[in-house]
Amino acid sequence: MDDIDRALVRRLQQDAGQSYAALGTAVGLSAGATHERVRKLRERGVIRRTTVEVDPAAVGSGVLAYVMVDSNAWMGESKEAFEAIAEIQEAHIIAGSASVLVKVRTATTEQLQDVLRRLYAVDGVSGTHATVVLDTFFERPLPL
Amino acid sequence: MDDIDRALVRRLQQDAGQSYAALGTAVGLSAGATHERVRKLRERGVIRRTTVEVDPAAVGSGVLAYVMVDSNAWMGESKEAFEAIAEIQEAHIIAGSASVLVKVRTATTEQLQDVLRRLYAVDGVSGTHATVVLDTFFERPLPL
DNA sequence: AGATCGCGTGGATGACATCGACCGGGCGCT
DNA sequence: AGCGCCCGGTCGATGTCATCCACGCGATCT
Repeated sequence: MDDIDRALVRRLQQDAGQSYAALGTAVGLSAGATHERVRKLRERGVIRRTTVEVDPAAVGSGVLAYVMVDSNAWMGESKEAFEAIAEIQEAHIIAGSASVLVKVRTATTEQLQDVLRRLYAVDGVSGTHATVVLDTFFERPLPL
Repeated sequence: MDDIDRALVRRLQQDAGQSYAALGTAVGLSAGATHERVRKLRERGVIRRTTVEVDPAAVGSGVLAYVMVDSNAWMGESKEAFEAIAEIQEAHIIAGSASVLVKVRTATTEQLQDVLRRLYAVDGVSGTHATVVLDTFFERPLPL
């Protein structure tokens, strides 16, 4: 993981569709060597996958909210229960009073309410506190 | 934006590297037609860009925290101030008592503390409340 | 009915990923 | 120090793929 690897990852984050030749020129390597480096980055798990970034509003998920989930039991084994709710984009165990923090995207606030209802139905959940996002300044890739 | 478009986006989210031929076979189209559909999805902004998903821990951002930022002024014009802090991955205006919610990734908790210090230095910021993530259940693409 | 347009197919072509042969410099071993 | 090994690079060949074009079909509007 040297400077060249970091430069490659940074450029791939911006555009994963460019040719290995272009990528190689940018970092001062041949296409073959570039290909080999990127292959190893994938192999090591530094690059998890190549994907497309989608506009949430364009696919019917214009409402974004973060929900603090309070519980009266250990939630460490409840991964599947949260995964089963399709509208949940992220779920994290957190330090502090609530025990789980989830990121939810829905089309409408009515659907958000329905997600909260389903969250209450999860074993051990004793309460929720939803924070609705009014405007997103930015969402950007990891710094390197 | 019909069922085929949704299927294309879903498959591209999982693997943006596959060939248009494979993609086309999966949805029942020729490579040419598939290419044209994806081109239009990009043009319309449904697909914002193609990128790689990176393991945060592998690039020195093993600590994740969400920070509620309280303020005593209107924060709607402070986008640049938050953008200037590289460790901030997302920044949102929120409804509720705090006025901005940011997602922060750092290598260590010391660096997290430094980010909080820099947040205090932003005009109008009157307080912060950081929630440290202990374990991430999952982070996944948008549902379709 | 006829013209038009959006959306598809199939084939040609040039670019690109991918692989293999080869090379050189750093490093440990004797 | 000299030797050999291995990692990581260049270069060139080859098959696959993206990309473009000519054309066909059906729905819509006049």
